[in-house]
Amino acid sequence: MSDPTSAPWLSDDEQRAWMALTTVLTTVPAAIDAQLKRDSGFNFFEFTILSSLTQAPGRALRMNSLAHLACASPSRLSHAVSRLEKHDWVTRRTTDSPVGRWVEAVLTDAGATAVAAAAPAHVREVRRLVFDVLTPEQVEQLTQIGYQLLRAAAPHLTACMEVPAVRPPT
Amino acid sequence: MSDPTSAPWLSDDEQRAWMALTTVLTTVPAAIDAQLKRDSGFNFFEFTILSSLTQAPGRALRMNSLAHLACASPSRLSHAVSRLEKHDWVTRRTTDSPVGRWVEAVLTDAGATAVAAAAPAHVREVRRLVFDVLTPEQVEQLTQIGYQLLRAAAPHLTACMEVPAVRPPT
DNA sequence: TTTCAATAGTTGATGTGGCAACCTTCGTGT
DNA sequence: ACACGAAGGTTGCCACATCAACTATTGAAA
Repeated sequence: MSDPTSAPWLSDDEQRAWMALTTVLTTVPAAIDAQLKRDSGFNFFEFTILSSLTQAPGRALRMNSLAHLACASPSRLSHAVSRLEKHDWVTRRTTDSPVGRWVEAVLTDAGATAVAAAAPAHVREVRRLVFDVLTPEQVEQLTQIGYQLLRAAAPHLTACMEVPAVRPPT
Repeated sequence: MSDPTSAPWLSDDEQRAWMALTTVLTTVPAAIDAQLKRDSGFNFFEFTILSSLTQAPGRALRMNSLAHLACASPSRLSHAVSRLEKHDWVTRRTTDSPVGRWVEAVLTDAGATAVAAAAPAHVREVRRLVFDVLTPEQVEQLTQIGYQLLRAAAPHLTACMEVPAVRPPT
């Protein structure tokens, strides 16, 4: 099928895999975002921010650390935190210290309540979309494939993989 | 780790897989879009439209068929075709016939030239990001996993999987 | 001290997608 | 003939992401 003399086109197997991947890339985030938005008022990215703050000591994190945890650009994070502030789920706090001055995002009580209320349905949706339809072997395969793709697409973001986004309440 | 008595939280293995999947969902489309936008001026969705028209008889397709091929909502397609029209890569044509009246998107010569010029670098990028880092077994696993996820997230879109988006020139 | 570069963070402009409302054009029933 | 509903398609408004430009602070070089 391919024409190796002109350019390295995709084989039929690769075509199928690429088709499957692109369609997943389109539909899965949309489904996850739709459920969260509908049931809780925030999207997956905002949920990740709130969730990260829940885990943090004092429910506060520097903008920079938060951006790394959420694999986001400073700009995207800033806009998102501004949105969350409008809903009183988060506040910004400027901290001065001997070693410098920085901005922290702080989870409010309302934010903590909202994210705790949102988590169960979110996890159910993740199960419904992903883990209910995959065997344990496929889950392991997906993890490996994900790591490989990530190393190629965003090697500097491998740090994101180390901290889980959702944790059961302790 | 999980607390089976309260809610079905994710296991550690599932946490890792979910983390890998969400990060892939964020980074891979961004990388693909960035390369196409930088080198050719259109994003992946627009490339898919142009590419579908390339394969079509007379380089024309009804808006509705095109939306199905590209797994897109009518609205998204209409917006995108309007953009492509601004660049003279596509034109709209209203066709009357005994059986009805409809709108077709038609690929212009400039559009055909642009998509042909864009394809090799795009395929190289897809290889770099995906197929160069996966074994043939993993490609097969990815296909199966993708089908499973798709059946759960968008069962009505399974039709999208049947026609490849990029084909070598005949 | 002045300057220069680097880091942290914000802002505004612009591009893109989703949703709901809307307009046509059919086909069907009365 | 008329009404009505369904399908195809577009549009306007809003939500969100990106990029580049900008501010402010720190630390080092001159």
